[in-house]
Amino acid sequence: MASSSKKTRGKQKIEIKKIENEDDRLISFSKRRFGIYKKISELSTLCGSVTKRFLNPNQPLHETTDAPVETYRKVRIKSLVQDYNEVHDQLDATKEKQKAFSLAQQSRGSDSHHWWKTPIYQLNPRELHEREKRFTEFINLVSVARDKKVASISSMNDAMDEDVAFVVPPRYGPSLS
Amino acid sequence: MASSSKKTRGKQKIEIKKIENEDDRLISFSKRRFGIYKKISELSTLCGSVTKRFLNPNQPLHETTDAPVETYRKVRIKSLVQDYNEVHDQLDATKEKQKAFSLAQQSRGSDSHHWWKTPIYQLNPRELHEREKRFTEFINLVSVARDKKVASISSMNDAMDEDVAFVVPPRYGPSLS
DNA sequence: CATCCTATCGTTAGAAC
DNA sequence: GGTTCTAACGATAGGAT
Repeated sequence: MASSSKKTRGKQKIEIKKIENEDDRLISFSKRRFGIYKKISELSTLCGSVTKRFLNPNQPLHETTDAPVETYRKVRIKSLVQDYNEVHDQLDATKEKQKAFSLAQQSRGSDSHHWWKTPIYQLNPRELHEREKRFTEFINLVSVARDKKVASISSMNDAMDEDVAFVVPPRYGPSLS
Repeated sequence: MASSSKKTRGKQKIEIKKIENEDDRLISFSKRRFGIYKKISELSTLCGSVTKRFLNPNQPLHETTDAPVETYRKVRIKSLVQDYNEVHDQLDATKEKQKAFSLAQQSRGSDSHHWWKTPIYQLNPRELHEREKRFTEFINLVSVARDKKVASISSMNDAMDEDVAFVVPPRYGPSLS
C-alpha cells in the first residue's frame, strides 16, 4: 500500500502547450477529439431546440416570446462581427479553411486546386452554378454533431486530418443502446 | 457526518436527453458550451500543427513524409463525402446553417433575407463579387478556436444562439496568464 | 442573474496487454 | 497498432450567495 502498490499513476496533470512527441500528440489528439465529439453530441441532445423556428422562416415571430430573443441575438451578432474584424489578423485560421475547402474540391474532380478562388466574373453561368453548389455542399458539411445515422463515420480514428475531422464529427450516440 | 452534513450533492448523474426545464437547459447549455470551447482550445494548443504545410500550398510535398499522409487523407475525404451523401436526410442540420448564414447577412444590410439563395445568374458582376466576399467572411467565421486576441469574445455568455456561438467560439486561453 | 462552491461524475494520461 | 485498465484530473449539477 506504499508508493508502488498502485497499478498506474492515473491521469497526470499536463501543461497546455504543444505536445512535442508525435506519438503522444497523436494519441492525445484522438482521445480528446472523441471527447469533444461526445460533448458536442451531448449538448446537442440536451439543449438542441432553439433552431425550431428556422423550420419555417416565413412564419412571423411570436412577438412576446421570440422578439426579445431575436433582438438580443442581433446585438450579439453585431458585436460578434466587430470582434471578428478585430481579430482579422488570425490568418492561420484561414489556412484551415482552405484545407476544408479542398474537401469539396477533391470530392469532385481535380480541375483547379483552388477553384473557389477563381474570380467569379470569369465564370460562365453554368460554372457559377457549379460553384454555388460546391459552396452549399461545404456548408452542409460544416455541421455540429447531429443525432442521425452517421454512425458509420465514427469508425474513423486516424489522426492526420484534424480540420477535416472537425467538419463532420463522427457520430457519438449516448442512447444508441 | 451523516447524510445531511454535506454541503451539496455534488454533480449528479443525468440522462442524456433533452432538458425540459428551460432554466436548467439554459444553465446547462452555458456551462457545457464553455467546457467545449475550452476543450477545443486546448486541443488546438496541444495538437494544432498539421496545417503547417498549408501555409505554402504551392510547395511540393516532402515525398517520404507527407505523401502517405496525403494519400490516406484523400481516401478519408472520399469516404467522408460518401457518408455525407448517405446522411443527406439530416435536413435539420441545414437549418442551422441558414441561421449561421443570416449572420453574414445581418452584418451588412437587410436587403434580402436569404441573399445567398438568389440565383447567381441574376446577379451582376458587382453583386457577385459582393456575394463572394460574404461567403469568404462566413468561411472565415467558421473556425475552430485559435489562440489569438479573441479574448473579447469570451464575454459573450448568452444562451440563445447555439449555432452562431459555434461559429466563433469565445476565446479561452490556457496560457493567458 | 452572474459567480462561487463542492461533491460527484466523466475524461484522460500513462501504462499494460 | 489498437484495446483495456487505473487513478488522478477536470468538468459540472445542484445549490448557495
